[in-house]
Amino acid sequence: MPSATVENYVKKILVLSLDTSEEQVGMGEIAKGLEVAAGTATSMIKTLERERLVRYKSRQGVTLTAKGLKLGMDMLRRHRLVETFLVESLGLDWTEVHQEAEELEHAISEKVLDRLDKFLGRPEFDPHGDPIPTKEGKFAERRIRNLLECQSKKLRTIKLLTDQSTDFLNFARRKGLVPGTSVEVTNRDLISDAVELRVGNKKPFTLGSKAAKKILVSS
Amino acid sequence: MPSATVENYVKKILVLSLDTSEEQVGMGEIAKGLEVAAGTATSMIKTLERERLVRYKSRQGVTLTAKGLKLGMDMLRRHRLVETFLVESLGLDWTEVHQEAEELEHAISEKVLDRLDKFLGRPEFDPHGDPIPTKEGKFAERRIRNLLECQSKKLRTIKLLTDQSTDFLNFARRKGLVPGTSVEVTNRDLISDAVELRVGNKKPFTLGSKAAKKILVSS
DNA sequence: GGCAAGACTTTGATCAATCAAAATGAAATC
DNA sequence: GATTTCATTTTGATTGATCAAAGTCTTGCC
Ligand SMILES: [Mn+2]
Ligand SMILES: [Mn+2]
Ligand SMILES: [Mn+2]
Ligand SMILES: [Mn+2]
Repeated sequence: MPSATVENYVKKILVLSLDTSEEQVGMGEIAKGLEVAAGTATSMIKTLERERLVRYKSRQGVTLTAKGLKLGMDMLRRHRLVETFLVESLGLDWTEVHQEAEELEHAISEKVLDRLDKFLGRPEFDPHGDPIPTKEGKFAERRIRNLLECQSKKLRTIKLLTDQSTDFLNFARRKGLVPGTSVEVTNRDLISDAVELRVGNKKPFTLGSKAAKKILVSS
Repeated sequence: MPSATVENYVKKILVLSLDTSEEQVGMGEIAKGLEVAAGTATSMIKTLERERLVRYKSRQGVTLTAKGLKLGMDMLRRHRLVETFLVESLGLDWTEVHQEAEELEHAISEKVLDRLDKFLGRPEFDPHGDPIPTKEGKFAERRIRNLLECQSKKLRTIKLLTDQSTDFLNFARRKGLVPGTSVEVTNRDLISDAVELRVGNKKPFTLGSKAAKKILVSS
């Protein structure tokens, strides 16, 4: 029964708090993330508070309640399962499914979602490498680090790209940096602000620290 | 860019005009069909007129323009393809997919719809036996008649149930009267207002004319 | 022809979501 | 401590969709 708008706000608050690993999410981030005017976010947050989905301290920020967290996780599950379906079953490109899922996530019933989950073989990760919460609202946390933090020269598997803009995803694909691929950090030079890495058997290339930080791998 | 509401109105006008085979659709039917107050329908129809989706003669009725017909056919395509997917791929029951499709039809992009169509093997009929319009907005018309009109004692195939309420669909299933099944009219007695029919090899049973009229078969 | 009934339209209001612009508060700078 | 700046909140307005209730046609009936 929450509106699509309410669902979008709660999901955004959840991903912002996961991304920044901070409890409180600022009004500015929310407004920016959802591309609405600042005042719109403030007024909507008050609505969420009335629904007991968030706690709100004026001029400080917003945190999800247990109820809000549950809804947020459910939305993440919807969104990521839908993305997985679009890529795995319908063959859409992983760079373009986000927008589609942004709409479909609100239109899909619990029942259809469960069937879809089963149909897809209960996947644990979406096409971008993000974990898909279970029906109970939990996801298995992984020991994961970004390419800049990798010390030893072992093979690692790309798990997640934190910048999911179409431009970055296309760049990543050109370089072969897609989730599931093995990479090795062949050189790491903090002074030059870059890492050198090899994807598969291809010749190594260098990535700036900004980009390297966006690519998460499992050890 | 039409809102879900606009899409629902246009679709309803189209199915009403197909069902009653009349050009003009009355305001009352629309309001009733969409479960809104009469005044709501009137005001919404004026919006559709402004968008050039319908022609509207006050106190007479509404007809779709070419633009409206195109949108209506597109919605029918969306709705019926989604229903087909839910039954064929996810294994939902054909008695329960209508509500699901009612939401999903508004959330699915042209691109995803095309992929879905391909994925399903370009089906021509939905689980209820209704024809699925092509991308070009046409459907193959069939020579089809209801069970009450059947004269000769030949085998016929059930194509469509015009009453798609859950109750009627459940009744139909109990009797084996599902699209694709063969039936034979074993006796027809207009005075007793009933037809006797046999489904497969089971013992014949009698159906009142009201119910018989709701079951369409191909000759 | 006149009138009652039913269908339809108009009116006035509400609710959710939004914006622009004005007001306010808190933090950082002087 | 006073001031400036920037984030946030408040205010006032708009838009789409809806309802209830009041007003107006049209039609068929006497
Ligand atoms: Mn969304
Ligand atoms: Mn994703
Ligand atoms: Mn619908
Ligand atoms: Mn159907």
